[in-house]
Amino acid sequence: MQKWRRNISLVDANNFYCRCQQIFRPDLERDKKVIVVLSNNDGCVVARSAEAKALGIKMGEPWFKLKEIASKHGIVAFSSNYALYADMSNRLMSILGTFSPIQEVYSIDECFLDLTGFTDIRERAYATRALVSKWTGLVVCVGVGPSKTLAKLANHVAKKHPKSKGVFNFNDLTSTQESNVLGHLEVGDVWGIGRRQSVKLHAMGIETVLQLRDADPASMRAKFGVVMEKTIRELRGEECIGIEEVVPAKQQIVSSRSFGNPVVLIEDLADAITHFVTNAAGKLRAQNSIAGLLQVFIMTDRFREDRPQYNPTVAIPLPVATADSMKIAGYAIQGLQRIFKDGYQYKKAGVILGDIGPEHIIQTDLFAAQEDGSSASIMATMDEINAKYGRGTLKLSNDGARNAWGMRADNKSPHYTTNWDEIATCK
DNA sequence: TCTCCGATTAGAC
DNA sequence: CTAACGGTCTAATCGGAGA
Repeated sequence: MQKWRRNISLVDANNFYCRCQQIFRPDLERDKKVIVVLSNNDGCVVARSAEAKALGIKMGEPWFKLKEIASKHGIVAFSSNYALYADMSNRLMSILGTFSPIQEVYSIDECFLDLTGFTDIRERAYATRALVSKWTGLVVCVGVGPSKTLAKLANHVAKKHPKSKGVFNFNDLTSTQESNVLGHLEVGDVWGIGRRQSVKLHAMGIETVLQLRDADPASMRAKFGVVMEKTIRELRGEECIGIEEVVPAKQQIVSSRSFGNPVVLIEDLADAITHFVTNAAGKLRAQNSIAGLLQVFIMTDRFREDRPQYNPTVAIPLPVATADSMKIAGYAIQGLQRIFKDGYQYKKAGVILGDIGPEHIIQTDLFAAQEDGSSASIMATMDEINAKYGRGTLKLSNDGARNAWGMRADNKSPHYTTNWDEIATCK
């Protein structure tokens, strides 16, 4: 009897951020311009067009180091425009969701689709590509295999080899063909094998994915931990990592940012911290949770070794778990006052909400006086108004008022798809 | 010695 | 023009403190 093989597919958009920019600037595509998208503060390269990759521009390269090559090759650099990418992502995901009843959105530009039970895998994969391209202009590649790890790897093959025409399926191969393919892939190409593990694996003579697949899971587990064992089993076609259709509630929510310019005043830090709290608590409310722990941190510039460094953190247990921006902001400012020291140039700050649980279980403080000044309804109203009229329409008075710490974004594109006023700028 | 906890590490995008 | 190196998140693991 034939063993039941699952058909897990991983659909991933090519050069997603760059493509989002390119779609609204056909002139750039026509002129074959080299495009890169920069991280917050225009810090480093986080996405590259095919032309940029061909030029040898590396992922994560600091932008200032590329300025010379950039002007030589007429590179077009965009500041990141997350509103645009998130909107394009939503369109992409809803299209992809029509191809399978089981979808896990894994990141902004990729998702797993369980195609087990369908008999026309190839046709579905090509139809997916065609429809996405027609309706959004995005280009996706499809990888299929019996496990998520092999689906990811298949996607890697599909992207790398033009011969595959954007679709690669391990389940279409004989075992000899499969071994042949795996023998030509680097261990570092495997999902879950990063730089460190690659070095360790190479040291023991394991260089190809085939060698890793055929290594002994038990002894590999002893040397590398459980994750490695799962990876090896998945490479053998055993499903160890399940598809997660519902996004689990976050256990920790971080909001932090590097500043466009160094900040020295506590007032400006307080302003930034209030902004971060608003952001983090908003996410907390969006998943119907409350937090019991708040951490506040401020940092100097770690790349400036000539300047004094100071990176304090303070953890503040909240007496009553809450999702109330105003209450949390109050504690956060107290925390800031505790750790702040004059005479440093701060380059980054942030808040972390932890000890997160569902909002209906509220562990109240036995010894605190019963205060009923809950501003929960104010928060709900604020969230509603901000959802309707745009983020930041209503905010806490301190939040962003001084704007001494704002991010640099010199090359931001219009919000083509999310702001009526900016649609006309589409060429 | 065991367990719990926070801190650190490694990986992903 | 200066100067300039991201932000979030999870799971596993480590190491110290207390039971």
